Amino acid sequence: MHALHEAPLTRSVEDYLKVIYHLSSQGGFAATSDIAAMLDVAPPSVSGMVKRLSETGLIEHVPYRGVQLTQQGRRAALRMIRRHRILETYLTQQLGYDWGGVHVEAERLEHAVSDGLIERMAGTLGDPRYDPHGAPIPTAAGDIEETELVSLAEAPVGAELELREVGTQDPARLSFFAEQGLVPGIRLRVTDRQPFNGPTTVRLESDEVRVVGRELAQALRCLAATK
Amino acid sequence: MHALHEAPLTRSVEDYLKVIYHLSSQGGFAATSDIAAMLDVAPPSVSGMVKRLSETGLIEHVPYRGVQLTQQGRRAALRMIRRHRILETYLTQQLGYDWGGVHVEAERLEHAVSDGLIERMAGTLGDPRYDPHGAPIPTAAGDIEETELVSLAEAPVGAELELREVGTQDPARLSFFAEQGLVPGIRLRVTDRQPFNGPTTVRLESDEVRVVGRELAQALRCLAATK
DNA sequence: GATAGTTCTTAGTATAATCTAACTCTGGCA
DNA sequence: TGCCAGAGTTAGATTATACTAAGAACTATC
Repeated sequence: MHALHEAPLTRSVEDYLKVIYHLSSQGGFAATSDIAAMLDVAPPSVSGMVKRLSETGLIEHVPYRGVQLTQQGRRAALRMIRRHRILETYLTQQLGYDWGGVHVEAERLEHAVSDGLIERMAGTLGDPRYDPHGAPIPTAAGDIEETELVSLAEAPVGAELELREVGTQDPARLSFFAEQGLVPGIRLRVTDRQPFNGPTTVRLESDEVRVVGRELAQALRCLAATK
Repeated sequence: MHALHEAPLTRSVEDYLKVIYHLSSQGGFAATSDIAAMLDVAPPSVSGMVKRLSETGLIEHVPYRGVQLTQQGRRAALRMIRRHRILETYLTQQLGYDWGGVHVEAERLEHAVSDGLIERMAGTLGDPRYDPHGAPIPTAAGDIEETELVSLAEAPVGAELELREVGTQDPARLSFFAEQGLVPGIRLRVTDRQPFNGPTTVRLESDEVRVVGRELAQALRCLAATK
């Protein structure tokens, strides 16, 4: 099934696969310009890399349409995402990193650590299933939990929700969420939403009330609360 | 004193500086072919890199003689050595790495970790002064302890010694030393040495006797034992 | 102190990744 | 339904690092 000698991927290739995974995870194609924006490179650099990646069989490229991961590319991308999320969890729990700073450090390390070290870290942590932001950690075998989540910006007024995942990496937003007590695991009820893309109001279990603007509410991904 | 924008060094440059430090630490010049051998690259690659490094002011190059670090190069090299040794210590103490496997992992990580993470690790460990092999860890400020050590192969018969540092990175040798109880900190007495580069015999505090061949004895660096 | 051998350097090539400039699709709108 | 703006691609240059092949400079020996 596996190629006997899977050539080790370069850092750049690993980064491309990761962003292609994120951009195409909702089923579609990842566009050249979106990949370029996410990696902060010029579009022609993406075209060049895309050519090589499709020659190596990691992605499929439909010219002028976009790219998708092959099975092999998806496996490699999920391996990187596992590394990243294990690292974030380890740095947070064992080395006192906060919610905000951890992403950048994990980004630096994810290309360098060995699989062995990742599994040691995972073991130390008791094989965590979610990272500090609530995102699911793929297994070493390459499986990832896929749960249908609703963003707080879309949830109907009256809904009882569990906040599952905070979908941003921006340290400023993250520390704002932390201050507000909006962290994965909490329960909340949508009590109001202003029209015209206005803010959503929620009541926490503690009966505290939070008013969340649309942009931030979109980053808060929730599940219908279990009774 | 410092350049305002010290350009970040590439991985390769960091590796070159590290081996040049090791090769020239006994005061002399590092030879092109020795650098090439340590980095497992061809000699012309070294000549090329040496040219660039001396243009950037990290080393001084005397053609056909060799290279030495400048103050700036030495600072950068010691920073890498600190990272490496902190990583080895952390991986050993916190993640269950053994004496043998730790070097390779530290080598991968030393280029990727941030200074902040290194200092967090150092803090967690209580600012260790020696790595698991007994080598001194440079301070964050760039100072390194320099102790005159004698290799076991040179120590006179009758000497009372403290084993301070095990100077090899080869996992097989390291695990052999570990089996023999020849680890930093132990005391021993040289009881015999065979002529013609023959083995050295030592008696440990436990009264156990070890016979160490010349090659291995050279890697065991000792201090005259304090009473 | 000439020469043989080793060591070092120069020259020229290759690969991965990037860029800018210029050209070519594609799809929406007048 | 044809055109044009924006998105995508190709072309060509640049940088870092490596390689092989070939020439230059020390050094050790006779």
